[in-house]
Amino acid sequence: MAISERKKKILAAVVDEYIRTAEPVGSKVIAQNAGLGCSSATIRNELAELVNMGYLEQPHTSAGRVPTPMGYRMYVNELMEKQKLSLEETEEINRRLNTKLQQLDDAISDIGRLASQLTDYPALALTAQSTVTIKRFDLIYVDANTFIIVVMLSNNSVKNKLVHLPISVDQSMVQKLSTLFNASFTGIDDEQITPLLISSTERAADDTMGIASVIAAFAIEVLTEANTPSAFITGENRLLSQPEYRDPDKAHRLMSYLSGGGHILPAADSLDGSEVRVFIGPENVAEELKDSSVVIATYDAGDNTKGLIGVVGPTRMDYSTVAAKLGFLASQLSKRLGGGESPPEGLHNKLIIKGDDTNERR
Amino acid sequence: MAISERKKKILAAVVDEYIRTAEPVGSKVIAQNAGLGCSSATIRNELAELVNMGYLEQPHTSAGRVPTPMGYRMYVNELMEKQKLSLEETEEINRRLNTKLQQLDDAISDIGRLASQLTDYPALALTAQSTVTIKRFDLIYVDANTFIIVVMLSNNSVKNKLVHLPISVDQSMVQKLSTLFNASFTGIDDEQITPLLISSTERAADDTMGIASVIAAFAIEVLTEANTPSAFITGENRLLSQPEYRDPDKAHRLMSYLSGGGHILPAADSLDGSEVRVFIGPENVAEELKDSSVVIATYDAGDNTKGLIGVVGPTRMDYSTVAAKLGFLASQLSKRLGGGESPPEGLHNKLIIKGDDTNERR
DNA sequence: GTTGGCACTCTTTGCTTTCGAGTGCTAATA
DNA sequence: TATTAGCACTCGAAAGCAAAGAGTGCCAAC
Repeated sequence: MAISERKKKILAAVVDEYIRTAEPVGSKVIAQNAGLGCSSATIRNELAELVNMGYLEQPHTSAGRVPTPMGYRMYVNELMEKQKLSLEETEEINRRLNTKLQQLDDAISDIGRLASQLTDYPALALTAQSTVTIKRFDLIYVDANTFIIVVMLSNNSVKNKLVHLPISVDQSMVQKLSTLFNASFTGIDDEQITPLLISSTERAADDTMGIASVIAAFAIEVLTEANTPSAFITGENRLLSQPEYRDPDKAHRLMSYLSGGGHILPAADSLDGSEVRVFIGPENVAEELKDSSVVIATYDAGDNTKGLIGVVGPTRMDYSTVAAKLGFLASQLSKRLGGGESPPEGLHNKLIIKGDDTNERR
Repeated sequence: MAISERKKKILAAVVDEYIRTAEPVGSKVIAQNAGLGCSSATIRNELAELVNMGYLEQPHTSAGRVPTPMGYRMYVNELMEKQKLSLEETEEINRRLNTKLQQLDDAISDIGRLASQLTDYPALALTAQSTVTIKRFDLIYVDANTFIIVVMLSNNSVKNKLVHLPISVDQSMVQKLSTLFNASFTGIDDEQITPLLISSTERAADDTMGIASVIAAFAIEVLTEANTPSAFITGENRLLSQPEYRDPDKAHRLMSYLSGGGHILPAADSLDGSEVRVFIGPENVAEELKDSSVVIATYDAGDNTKGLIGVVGPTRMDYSTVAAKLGFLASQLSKRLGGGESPPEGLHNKLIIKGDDTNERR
């Protein structure tokens, strides 16, 4: 059975109203607000059919209607008006992105925080699996017992480590190792760092003290970390302001799940399109999210790396606003991070700095 | 009026029981459990006096007794038996510290996470203001438009930044700047990096393109960040499992306050003694904490840097266990970070690595 | 197809009653 | 003098109940 235009309008009105008030919506308010010239009795007939069709449901026989996940799905796909952000809003986001990105290159946790603040829902930020390689290797000799490893990755982030040795190493050895590593450890991924490669490097450097293996271990660590999806959740506490999580047990369950980290990754395997995606209630694979909704947007962080930002909330989520904000945020991130060569806005009056003094955590 | 031995025992029994059950404690259970051979009527008389003295209170005329903050204070100061951690517990903590510290040098957020997991309360971790200076400066030439700044700090952490220039710089210039900065920007704090110093460095390097000021800006940024107290909160959601935060509004208020970050810093100005400190309910300066308790322990992170770990919970907190765990955790951290030269346990069979590939976030 | 009207349903709210845990007090006891 | 048994009393929590109200479903009329 096809859904008539009027039914669509009514359904949209129900969803809008329910999103606003969190109360089951009665026929009367729709008759008044939706502005289609018919009485509440007519609306009642239509509502009854919408219930039959599975778009709405009643908490109990004599209450207003509440959208089902299927109703929300219809709303998201066809009915909701695509929100346009106001100029102030886009400027606000850009302004805050500037201050963030100026300092941090891959500050995904800060991006999550921003998303959470913008939408007032808990937000998650994660990076997808990617194939980062080492672009450049440097060892800095500090003193006879100390040197610094500096590794520049293909995604232009730089990692370092201070190594303190219980033995003495002279500067020429450090120099030699630096050259050797730069020659044989660049452009490869972590799987290609084999014991064989390490031992041959050791031999080439006359390294009898296992220094090369320490450096190699760091290389593996850095590559593994850069290639491992990492997830952050921020603003879990915002859940508590939503009436559907007034039950502390329910809230606790979901929050524990969220702080657990990357469990949402199952949703991330389909990180392709750049549009905003919505997962409504039971559409989520994770059991804990079956009665919540997730909105995600992906961005291109350059060098084959995809990033994802998303927010979690009740199925009665303000999809329209959230989708608009996340979409804009993601597009801005793509523009700033993805292009690679194009300088981020707001910095062109100064030397361009692509900074990285921070590694994300797990 | 002095408090008799028996009153102390009774008070201790009330607090213990209340901590366990979260229910007002009646005279009967004390008579049975506390094991001092007297009847419930005697207990009742004593309880009435304890109420008069301010150690206990009654939610209503005909309910059991609940400790007042003053009662908890007495309990913490004199009555509670100092918990000794079991061997398994200390080993568990050490084991987890090993895996943390192996990877991260100043991973205060991970330490907070650990504290939260150990105690099952929200935890905060922060570093105090300290005076870190730059120990060493290196510039790595990457290509004509790119170089890396590597800064080693007096606390042995290393920070870096990739700088991408819209203009060409040749290797000798980078080299020259590196030497100059190493000579004049080390051993000073951020206040001493004056425009005068920058411009004189610029002149000395024949730098007409403002590269020196970019480098100096990074130096200031790094020093400022290293010297600024930073705070992390983890495990806020654990609040929700405590009955006193079943009211979502109350929980939300406290959690928002906590996620706000370093507001707890007022408590941190007294970072002196290394013992464990307890702030009970109204003893907290922050309004939002007036009916919660905070237990903190400080550790010495070396190079004049003090760190702090703490947990937040209801006044009905398991002070004994929490204090024991935090105290042990802090002492282990002091041992591992503070000594500076003494190698962390569990690594002595390998080359000693003092790693830092991560900067904490704000 | 639409609408007004009306009986019906089911939750919410407020009130009253009951129940029970725990107290405070008094008088008896060691 | 300190302790104890006993008992009346208090007060909150839980249960039961009635009234109110929102909203529906359906029917007859338009």
